[in-house]
Amino acid sequence: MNIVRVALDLPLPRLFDYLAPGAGESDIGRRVTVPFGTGLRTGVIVELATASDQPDARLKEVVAILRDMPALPAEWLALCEFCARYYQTPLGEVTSFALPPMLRRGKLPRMKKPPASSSAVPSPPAIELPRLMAAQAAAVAAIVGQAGFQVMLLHGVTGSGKTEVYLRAIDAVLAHGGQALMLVPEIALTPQLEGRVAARFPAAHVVCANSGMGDAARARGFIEALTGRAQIVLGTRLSVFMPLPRLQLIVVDEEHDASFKQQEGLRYSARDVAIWRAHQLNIPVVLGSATPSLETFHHAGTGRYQMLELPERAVADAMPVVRIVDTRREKLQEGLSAALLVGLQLRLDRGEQSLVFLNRRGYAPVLACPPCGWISRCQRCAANLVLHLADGRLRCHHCGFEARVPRACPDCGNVDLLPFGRGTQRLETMLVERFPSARVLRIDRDSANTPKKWQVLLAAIHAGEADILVGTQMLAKGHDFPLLTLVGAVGADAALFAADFRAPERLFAQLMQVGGRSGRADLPGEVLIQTEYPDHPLYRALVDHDYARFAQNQLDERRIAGFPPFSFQAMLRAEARSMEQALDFLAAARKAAEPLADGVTLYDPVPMRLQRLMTLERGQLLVESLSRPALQAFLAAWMEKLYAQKMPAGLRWHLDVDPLEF
DNA sequence: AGCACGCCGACT
DNA sequence: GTCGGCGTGCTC
Repeated sequence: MNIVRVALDLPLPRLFDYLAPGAGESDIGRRVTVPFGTGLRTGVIVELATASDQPDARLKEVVAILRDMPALPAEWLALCEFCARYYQTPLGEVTSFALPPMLRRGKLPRMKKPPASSSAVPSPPAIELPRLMAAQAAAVAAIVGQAGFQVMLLHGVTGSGKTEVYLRAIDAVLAHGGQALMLVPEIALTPQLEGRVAARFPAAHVVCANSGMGDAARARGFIEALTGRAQIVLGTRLSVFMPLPRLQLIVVDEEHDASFKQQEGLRYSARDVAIWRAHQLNIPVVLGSATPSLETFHHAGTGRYQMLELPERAVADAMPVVRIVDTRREKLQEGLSAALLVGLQLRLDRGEQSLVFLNRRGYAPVLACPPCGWISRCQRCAANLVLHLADGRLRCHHCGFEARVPRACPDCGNVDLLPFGRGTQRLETMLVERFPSARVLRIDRDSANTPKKWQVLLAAIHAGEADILVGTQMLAKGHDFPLLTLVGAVGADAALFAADFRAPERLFAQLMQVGGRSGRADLPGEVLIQTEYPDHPLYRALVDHDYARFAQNQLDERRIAGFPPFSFQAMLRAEARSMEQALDFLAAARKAAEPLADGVTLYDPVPMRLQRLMTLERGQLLVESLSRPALQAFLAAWMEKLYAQKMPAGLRWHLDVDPLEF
């Protein structure tokens, strides 16, 4: 009997068998339309079989095997199978996620005619290549000369020329007729890089992949990758699933960036999947960053990863001078120190740009009525409503709830409501009053909420049409601002003692990144960090531009605390109408786990930090092990048990392997 | 996840 | 007397 085993997009951890009289080996990896329940569905054939464990009478026949595009290669299926296993997600959900929506639905995009030149060997670039510094040349040589699997950490500050190293390595891959995959974080920056790659390889076929693209374009890119026509794939995390039959090199730029980890659905880390894929194909993978994740840095330290250092800025720019402003003794003016105000005035006088960095949007984080104690709270979440004075509204930054700013206290009628704390809008207002002649520009998710608005703001900054920028982390990533010579960081301390053990790592990366925006050869940059903890090792390391010292410091702390990378974690989360229900489920799950937990520690179920989101109460249960295989074996057995249980109505749960957020 | 079947309240 | 609420149960 000819039977195909099909992965269908269902939250069920098993395959479905169908009769397929005409099916052969060449149909493994093909999409197939099958009858399911009352309707039809499209899935992927992952195996052939001659017998099923289902009674024959239950087997239905496939409707159609879709042979209109090449079958997905075995490597691609193996990649999906790995993700299904590792992240404890049904295979059908993984294959479905890994396919562009159009192909998932069983359709095909209209393909464009390939340009005549595409089959030609990439011609030598017409543009003159920048000269490499010695360290860059050494890095390129190491990557190009690498035969077989190796993770390489390309460690270099902003401006040290990491991108040029990637491009040279990709060039070598193209010269050998291979394909290269380059992953970049999820930022508005992608088009810029696309431009640079396209300009560098005018004869090469470059395909982009990010979730913002149209259905047809995404499906086309996928097929071009699959057929081998695409030579370079450039995209965000989801492009790690592109089928690439001649893949020879993977680059993960800004590998520390949290956007490589998906926070819903298939909770995968594109960086980790990229490493697995490189191992599978026995090819090198390059992780680039100025502030590598501590996991990566640790492995580079032990020699498991190869460290490639770019110690200097390739362009002749000096590193910005970082200074700590001790605010303990000082009465701040609307949150700004005298030193920062003087610095701003100086840049104004010189016609240079400044940036005040505050990672909190809105006017004030909360509106309060001091006499009666009322504060603006979200009805649906365990969070405050943020005051947005610009449009007179209170907003929940978690669920999007909005309300008008009340004229008086809803509880006691008092009309003197007070905003507490400070956001970018408030800083902007203050700076406009304080520096009436300055052109102040605020850049955050409110002022740059569309790509168009963001482009307009960027253009204004580049044209020198702004003197003082006020912005959140949006401004920290990517772009160079040639006129910028001063960066002031405000309110950074909050992250210093946060509950999340990764908060310092993120803060360091963020401050390093935002500092990197300032300064050029002829206009040296300065970074002022306002803090009440001027002697904190994190800030001292920033002053010395000493990432390695900071990282070592953090790694020592984590080793003592038994945190990653010295342990491996998974988080079971549950949400329900009541916290009791959520915690009860987690407690039951823990009880079910105990007989399976060999070499694994299960902690107590606790409410999540944001306890309630969108009226759902949320709890979590942390699982930890010193051994990844032990954790994996445990999770597999545990999930089998949980999937078999029927859930109380209204309760939803998921597992997050290698969670980034706590 | 869908989508059925299956038993209890307010409407032509 | 019917339309429809969403509770549980299955999908090869």
